[in-house]
Amino acid sequence: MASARDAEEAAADKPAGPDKRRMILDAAVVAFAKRGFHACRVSDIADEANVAYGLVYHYFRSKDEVLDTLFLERWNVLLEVITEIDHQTLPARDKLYAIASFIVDSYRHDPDLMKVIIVEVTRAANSFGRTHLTAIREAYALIAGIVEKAQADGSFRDAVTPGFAALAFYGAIEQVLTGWIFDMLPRGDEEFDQAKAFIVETICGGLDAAAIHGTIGRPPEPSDRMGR
Amino acid sequence: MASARDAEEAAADKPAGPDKRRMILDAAVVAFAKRGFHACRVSDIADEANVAYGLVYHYFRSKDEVLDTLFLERWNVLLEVITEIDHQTLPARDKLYAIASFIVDSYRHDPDLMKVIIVEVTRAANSFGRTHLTAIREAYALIAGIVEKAQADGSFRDAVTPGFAALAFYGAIEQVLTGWIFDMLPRGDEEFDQAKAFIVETICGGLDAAAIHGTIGRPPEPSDRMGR
Amino acid sequence: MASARDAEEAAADKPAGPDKRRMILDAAVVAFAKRGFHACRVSDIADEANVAYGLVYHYFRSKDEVLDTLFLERWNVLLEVITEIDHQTLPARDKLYAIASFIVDSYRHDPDLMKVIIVEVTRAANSFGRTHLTAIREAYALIAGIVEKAQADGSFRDAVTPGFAALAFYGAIEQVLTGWIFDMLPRGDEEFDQAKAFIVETICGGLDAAAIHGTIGRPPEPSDRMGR
Amino acid sequence: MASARDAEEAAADKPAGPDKRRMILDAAVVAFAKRGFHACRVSDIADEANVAYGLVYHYFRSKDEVLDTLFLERWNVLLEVITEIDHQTLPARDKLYAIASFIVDSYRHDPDLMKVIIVEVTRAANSFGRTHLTAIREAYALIAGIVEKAQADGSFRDAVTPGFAALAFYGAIEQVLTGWIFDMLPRGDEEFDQAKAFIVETICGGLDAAAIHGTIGRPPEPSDRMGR
DNA sequence: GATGAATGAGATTTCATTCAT
DNA sequence: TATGAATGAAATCTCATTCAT
Repeated sequence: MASARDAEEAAADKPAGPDKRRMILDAAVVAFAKRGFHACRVSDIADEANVAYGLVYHYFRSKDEVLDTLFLERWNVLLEVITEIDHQTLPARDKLYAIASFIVDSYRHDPDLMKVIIVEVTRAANSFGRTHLTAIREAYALIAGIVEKAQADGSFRDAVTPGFAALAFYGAIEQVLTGWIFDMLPRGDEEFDQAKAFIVETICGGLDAAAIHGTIGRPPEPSDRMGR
Repeated sequence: MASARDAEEAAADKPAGPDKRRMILDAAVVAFAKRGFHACRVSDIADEANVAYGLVYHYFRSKDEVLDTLFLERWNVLLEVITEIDHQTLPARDKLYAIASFIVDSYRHDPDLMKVIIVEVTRAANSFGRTHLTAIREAYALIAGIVEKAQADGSFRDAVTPGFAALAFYGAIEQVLTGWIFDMLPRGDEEFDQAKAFIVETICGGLDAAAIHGTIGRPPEPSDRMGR
Repeated sequence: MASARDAEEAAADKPAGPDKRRMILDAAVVAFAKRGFHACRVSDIADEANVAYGLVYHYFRSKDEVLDTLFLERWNVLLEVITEIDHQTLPARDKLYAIASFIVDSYRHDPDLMKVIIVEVTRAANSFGRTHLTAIREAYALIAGIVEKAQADGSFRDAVTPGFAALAFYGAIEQVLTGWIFDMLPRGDEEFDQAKAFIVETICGGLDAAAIHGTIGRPPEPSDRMGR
Repeated sequence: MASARDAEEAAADKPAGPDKRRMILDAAVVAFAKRGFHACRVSDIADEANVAYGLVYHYFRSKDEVLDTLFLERWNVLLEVITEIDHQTLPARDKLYAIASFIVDSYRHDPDLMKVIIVEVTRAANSFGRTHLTAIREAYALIAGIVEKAQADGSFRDAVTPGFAALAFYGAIEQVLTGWIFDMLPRGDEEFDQAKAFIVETICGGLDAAAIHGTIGRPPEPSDRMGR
């Protein structure tokens, strides 16, 4: 959140002088976003931050730790926000909207940061995400909780399990962000707001025009599968 | 598809002896799935294939080309299948089901292959995916086409654009596969079939219990966003 | 031993072409002797061997392994020789002489190699020697065995334990080699042969002129000790 | 020596407050003994001394200088002690005993300090010892002087040169200390005292049981040498 | 004196790729 | 086609030393 830093500084009673650690972290966002975590050398971070090479290692044990720090710092904010949203008395749909809105606005506010989080951690479960699978799962669980309660109070159908609903919801958001990140989708204030609405509309409203939700049809097996 | 290989061989009029190129490709799937593309050395592929180090470079220009080949080979099958499905006369919902089914079954049939395609290419848009963005986009476009026609004939509501619908649909599938790949979701024949149904149900049926689809509510802005 | 390599090659039935592994090993001796193990970069070895940087790592897992290999290769020869000597029917004194002679001649034959073994391993028990303490101890044990048998048959006095005798004997040899290595002692064929004799004479004959070995006198405690 | 410090302080007319320089020096002994000079970072010294990082550089020009200071401080004590011992009217054998005793007791009193001196300087002639070769040689020379005079007055045989005798004597001591330092020899008051006696007994008494010291026999050349 | 953040040169190691056979 | 030795560029991380306060 925007005030996290001020709080830290107030607590430490430090003057608002240049916080090199912060500078490195911020520079890392830019550097990682520009070249990708793997292709980004530690010297790129240092250059971007205008500090000496070694200072990165003064504050962080490794290049990995920089990304770890970056990710956790922000992901925890997300978890807190989702929790907060969940605690409000709102229709489940509005809660989901609020979450989508928060994430989309986060991207609008700092695309580089979100790019790094999504591309280098969340979607890179094989390398980095693995370390943070627990943290990522927590987000799913919180969303699933919202769905579950909505199903319990009857405002959501229980055609799918809460876990699946959460997966689908988060998957849609991530896909949309990915679309922006890689220039597959047009960006802009209008697009951002529309996206929030569309995501929720798709997941909650469904695509079907039929007002009455029928049972799940099972069409004939299609031709084979991808594997050899 | 299962017959792809036979076709190839017939075309080349080769005896069914050990096709080293094929062995390398298959070994690469295993090796990439096991260690991830980056951590996987060319020697790992050669070892897994039981061929000499240098032979990999006889058949492929680079390590990248191995993955490229692997991906395109299979992704094209997907594109063909989606096209085929689209050409059938089926309700849009059934078409989506068929697509989800095909992808899920592909995972069931060869989890390593799908892991590599999803984790190392599709979700790694920053490194590898970039090269294949066009191919990936094609799949979206095909799905969007299905939605578009359904909206035109009135079977799908037009609350969201076809592009968004496609993104959400594919995002849900990918997220579910990711769940299996990283042991966040239980696997099994039952789970696979349930997943197909749930994905379609979520995207088409929507979560809302309300039969009449209302307008999109816009809840009060939530607290800030993730960025600093 | 001189014929070790020929044997290897004969066994492998290889032509006497340039054995790069061997070249690296030999170059390492020169490089380590010149700059010391720590100050010597892997590139120094490669340069000295006239091979590419990476080839060192093709044959050895690490710079350490190069020294390990070097040391063990030769130390095992020493152990074998001591064993052989011990098996001969010779007076103990002659056995010790043979050992001293072997070591001194080894230095005469390849001063660089012995410098590396002594300076970088044997006398560097804190870093490298630690790994090879067992091997080093084996040499002590063999020497102690010679002394022990001599004490048993009455040819050696048992004023000191065999272990101590071995330590003193080996310590004297090492010190002499160190003297040559660091230019504290004149080198030359005469000096080498004299050294062999002196070492044995000192350890076996003792410095005392008194023919009758008395008991150990205990003089008054001297002033304190070095520590603070 | 124990009184060295008091003398220093008296000279500087300082209060007995915590002498940071001294603390650093003492901490360095512990740190060097624990990790070895090379592996020991300057920060390890500072941590051990509970002083700030930079203070080490306030008192010493470099990490090397810390070890230099440490070594010279103590080695000079040794040289003085040997000189003192030499000036006493004692049989040469007793003088050697006194020297061995002093060194062994120094180890008993402060094993860490002696470990550093022996392992990091005296036995590390390639790196550190080189700087202190002169100082080390001085000790040899003093011992050699004792032997020489003993040979002149007839109490020592002149079968070996005084230089050699000194080398053998010091080599034996160093080897024994090394044995203790690396747990190859049992430690304990009894062992320490026995060691003193044994060292002198070996070097002065010799191992041979034969009372009459014969000429140096020259056994047949043993098999080759270690080098390739 | 005292502090510890800041600097940056340097070394090991990895591994994709090439090439001679 | 097949082999695997040979090449060398690159990147991380360490840590002695400096310096501003």
